[in-house]
Amino acid sequence: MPELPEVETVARLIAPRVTGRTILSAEAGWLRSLGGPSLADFEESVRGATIAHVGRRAKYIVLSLTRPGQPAQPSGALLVHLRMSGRLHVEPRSLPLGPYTRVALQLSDEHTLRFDDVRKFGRFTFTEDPLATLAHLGPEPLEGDFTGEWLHAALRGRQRQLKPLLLDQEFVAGLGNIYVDEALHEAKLHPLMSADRVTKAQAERLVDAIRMILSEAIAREGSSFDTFYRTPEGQPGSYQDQFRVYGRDGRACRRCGATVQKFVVGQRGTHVCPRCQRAPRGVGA
DNA sequence: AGCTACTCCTGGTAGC
DNA sequence: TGCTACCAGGAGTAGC
Repeated sequence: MPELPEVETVARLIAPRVTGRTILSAEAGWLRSLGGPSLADFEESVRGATIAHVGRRAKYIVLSLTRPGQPAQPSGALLVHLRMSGRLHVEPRSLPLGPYTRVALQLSDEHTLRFDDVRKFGRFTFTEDPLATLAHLGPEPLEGDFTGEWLHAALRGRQRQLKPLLLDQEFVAGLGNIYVDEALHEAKLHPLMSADRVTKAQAERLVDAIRMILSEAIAREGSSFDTFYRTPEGQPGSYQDQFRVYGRDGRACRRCGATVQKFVVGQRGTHVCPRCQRAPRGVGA
């Protein structure tokens, strides 16, 4: 599913098509996608609101709402999390909803903002206070405060394995299974190494790798390798062509030629070049 | 604190 | 061909 680059792509492409539109009504094909409230309560929260801005925080697409007549006054936000298989897109109202459309908002310009989600893990929720709802999230890896110095300090004293820590959205926001594997390979760090054994130089390398990989992936509109992730225009991203290790187990490392290996870390498939990424002591593979 | 297992869901595909 | 088992980009919860 979508990680930061994919979510960023969706937010950017959706923005010009929904900003300034007013929400006329809401429908839900799967109530749980709304994250708790009834459809009636959800609709009451959003009906008549105008989508003032579309942004991204971590893997959430944030649609900030205002009320007509008080454009300077925030009126809550829609938080869309695509999880594994969610798609957010805008279609003409005349186009029938699909079998996987979980939430649909009728907009004031004859279009419908649709949330489709095969696996139903995604969420399309309303919050009165987006800052509070998103307050638990860690720093944005593409912002200026995500530095090698910060990372080194944040890792100090933590006994966790590096990969699960990087996947923890409260530690750093936006990374998922693909880009963590890619960044660890680029920085030549093993996913199982203990966080507090990362040196300052390694932390700087890792920050550089994360920022570079995420930026390149955004430039290529994310990664698509099955029918799930598509941009709101229906196009696949192209960053999958650049994968260093993800999904390349059994093939040659692009940097050194050794065979990429796959194993499981924290129930997630994990890809590593055994030559570029030296295993910590006591780890066989 | 940090690890593992389990859960939410469906569809594609590898393997037999 | 057809069936089954397993796998998937996420993340919350519970138990040890």
